[in-house]
Amino acid sequence: MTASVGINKSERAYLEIKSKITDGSFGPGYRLVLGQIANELQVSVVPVREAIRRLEAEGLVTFTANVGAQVVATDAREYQYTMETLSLVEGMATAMAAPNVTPGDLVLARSINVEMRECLEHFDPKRFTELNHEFHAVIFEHCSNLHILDLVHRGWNRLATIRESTFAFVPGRAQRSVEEHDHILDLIEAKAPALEIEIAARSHRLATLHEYLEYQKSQQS
Amino acid sequence: MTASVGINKSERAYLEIKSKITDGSFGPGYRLVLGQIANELQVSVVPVREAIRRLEAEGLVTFTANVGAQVVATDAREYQYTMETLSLVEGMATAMAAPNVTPGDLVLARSINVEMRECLEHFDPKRFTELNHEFHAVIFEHCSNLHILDLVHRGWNRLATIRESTFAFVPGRAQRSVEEHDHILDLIEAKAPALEIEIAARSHRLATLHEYLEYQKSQQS
DNA sequence: CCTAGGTCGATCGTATACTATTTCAGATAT
DNA sequence: ATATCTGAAATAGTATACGATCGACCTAGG
Repeated sequence: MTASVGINKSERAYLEIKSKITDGSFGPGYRLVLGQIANELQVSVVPVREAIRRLEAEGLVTFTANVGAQVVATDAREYQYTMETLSLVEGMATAMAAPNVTPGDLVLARSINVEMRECLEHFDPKRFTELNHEFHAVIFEHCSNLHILDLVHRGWNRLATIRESTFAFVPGRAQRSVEEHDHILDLIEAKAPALEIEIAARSHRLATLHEYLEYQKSQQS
Repeated sequence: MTASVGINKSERAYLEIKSKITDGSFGPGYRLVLGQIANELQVSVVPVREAIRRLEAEGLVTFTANVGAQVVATDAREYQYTMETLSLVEGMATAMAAPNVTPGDLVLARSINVEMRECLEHFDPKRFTELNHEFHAVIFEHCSNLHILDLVHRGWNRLATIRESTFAFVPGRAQRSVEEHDHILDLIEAKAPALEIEIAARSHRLATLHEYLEYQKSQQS
């Protein structure tokens, strides 16, 4: 009853492994061996196994029967799938949330966006990414459909595991991003039609993807 | 190497429990007790536990720490969430699939739709539901984004567990449904813009939901 | 009569031990 | 030289056993 702030060992294992994936300790393709991880975490294999199956369900690792799990390979195609999916669900979540967004939320969102602009000047990409998540969360957390909201969370979750490793910045994208944020807030404030808000939020995310793909292509040639 | 066509016990338990949920043996709210199910399936609790956690990840059961799992309560709200989510992902999947749909697929889809019309005359709702799934699958299976396709499968999956139990037919809906099917096929054949196809497919599903909600309201008063 | 606290049974959570499967190295045959 | 077989090591899969936790009931005190 002292140190064990956590809940149960399965949960702890889950969080532990997940953070090792997101921070890059377990890179793409890394093989997750039950016994090995169990030793590191000082628990038996049973909770570890459960944690890994959970990560599988979330798409962070792939699992093969009688062989084991490995961290999902985050190639460009995976990145594209994830961004497209997130654009879809986040767009809808934003649109569904719009009627429930309070004036206070809008003020908060705008202030976050101001801080993001400051990050651009100081060139603080890590903080920028955090704020970006906060910004969108302020809005989409009001989404009334809990299933869709869950999918949004999973999308961000997955993105966090990918971004750190491979997918860096596209020059100028951040600047345009904050401008699009303001536009989305304007639409919400003006109580624009749901579909218009949805398309705006969707395009906002897809723009990041497309600019990334363009940039990659230009670098290759 | 004889009878055990299945893979491993965990997988068998998963399929077994899932089918019992979908066919109604384990109705909404039914409490899934590890030991009890383990006995029925003649396995130990470990694979059963894993199977249940998997079902939890798919949203078919809810799980509470140290208490256990129970079949998710499929109230009207859940139904609405599921249908809205499916309308979203299926709409996009249909639009993304459209360019990859071959003339042969269109012929097949139209023939399925013809058979659905026949079901209307003979009043064969079970077969109608099957064909409905087939119809949509012929199209959305060509969706190039595997994440979105996976979400579509999960949505249908979930719907299967709900529909059987509570949510019956709305008079006249089936008739309109097959007409909308033809419209969607027309759009695909005419190579309509992706957004147009998406909205059509989305509306098609949402119409089922809205007519259901209307019908419920009218029955109450 | 109502509430606080304690006991007990049911069930979950996890460790340990054993079994099944896969994989790879090395040997043998073609 | 290549292919196939054989066996051992590594690791996943499962069973059993025990400890931990929760919820219901029951008792004591107000």
